[in-house]
Amino acid sequence: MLELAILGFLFDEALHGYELRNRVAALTGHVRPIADGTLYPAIKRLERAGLLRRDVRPGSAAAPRHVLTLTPAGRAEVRRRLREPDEVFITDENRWFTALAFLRHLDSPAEQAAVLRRRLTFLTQPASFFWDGDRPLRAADFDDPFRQGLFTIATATSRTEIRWLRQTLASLAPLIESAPVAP
Amino acid sequence: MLELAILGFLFDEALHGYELRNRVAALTGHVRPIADGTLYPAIKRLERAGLLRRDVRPGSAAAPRHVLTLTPAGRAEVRRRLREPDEVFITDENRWFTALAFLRHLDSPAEQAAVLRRRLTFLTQPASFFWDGDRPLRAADFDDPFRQGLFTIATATSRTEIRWLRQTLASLAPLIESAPVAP
DNA sequence: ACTCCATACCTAGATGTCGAGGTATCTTGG
DNA sequence: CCAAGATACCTCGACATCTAGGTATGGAGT
Repeated sequence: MLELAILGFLFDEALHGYELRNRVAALTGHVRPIADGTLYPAIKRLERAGLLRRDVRPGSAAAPRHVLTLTPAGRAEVRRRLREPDEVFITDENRWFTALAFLRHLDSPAEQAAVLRRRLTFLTQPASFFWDGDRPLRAADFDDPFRQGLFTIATATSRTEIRWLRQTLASLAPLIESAPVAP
Repeated sequence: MLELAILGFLFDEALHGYELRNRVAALTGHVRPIADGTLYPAIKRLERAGLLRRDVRPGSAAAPRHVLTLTPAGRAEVRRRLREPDEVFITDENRWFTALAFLRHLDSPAEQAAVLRRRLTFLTQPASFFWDGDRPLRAADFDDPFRQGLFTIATATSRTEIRWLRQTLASLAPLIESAPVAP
């Protein structure tokens, strides 16, 4: 998730680590803050993997900055990760949101639509939490008010997102030439 | 998060590991599946910490079952973790949902309300993602449709939850005797 | 000169999780 | 009688993350 955020931000423009740190914090920091000790090793991993290049420049305000630029391999990797996200990026809201934040980096509307459809399929598919066997649950089926809330919130958010996904897929449809990507 | 789920389920009744595995899967499995290699070591950790006791019984269907029972220390620990959740349990939706699923185990409405208030404070406090300095953002402020969606969904879910939190806090209020827990 | 602070990057140890295996028990069907 | 499959628990190595530190630079205030 962090790696995708790093790559996603760098796809737009070269940034130094500290600026990257602030961008990541602005995107997901209020939900789950990222420690320095997580970010900088992640940058090194991506550098070792050849996905980004580092140029040391004198710091404008203080210590020298390491400006990070995506390599061609890095740009390809961003697109690959967005095009074929692991299942947990579809199901886990935190990861899904990160993917969504950078989905515009996929240049084909067909590919973007394919990813949205995966999320839509996941959300519309019966999940154990919302079903008792074949029977759909209702908030009143829970005796405890907190589980009722859990259920109410989860249902409402799910509905909102499904609506948005359907709308967005409809607006993407005319942009897709010829045959769609996947059945 | 996993530990809280384990302790939370065992608070109601003794369960063997395999059944626990299914309960956890039903609660959060569709979002983020838990591997066996994560669950069983977690059980061992909690056992070593003296929070639960293990009784081996002949399996009703197959291999012998290890029935897990919370110790008094374990019951106290559940309440402690629910009463004083780490900040990430308030901010991260996945963790918050697990906390909420077991919040009824706090026996005092005042304590329950205090936790709900922490979540409400977090949700109503200006987060970098929703604000540009002092100015609240709108979906139209984002040029890219996917970020617009991100924003729309996040705003809608946040509003739904805030409404529920306010309602539930109001319904808890008359149950709270004398002075509230914390300022 | 001096200290303080924000900037900017880093390391080391501990820990939780995952993936990919493995083992043992009991039931069911051929 | 034997194989297959579900049940039930486990280990091990790899890896990402967190905590808790550390180091160095430059500017602002005293």
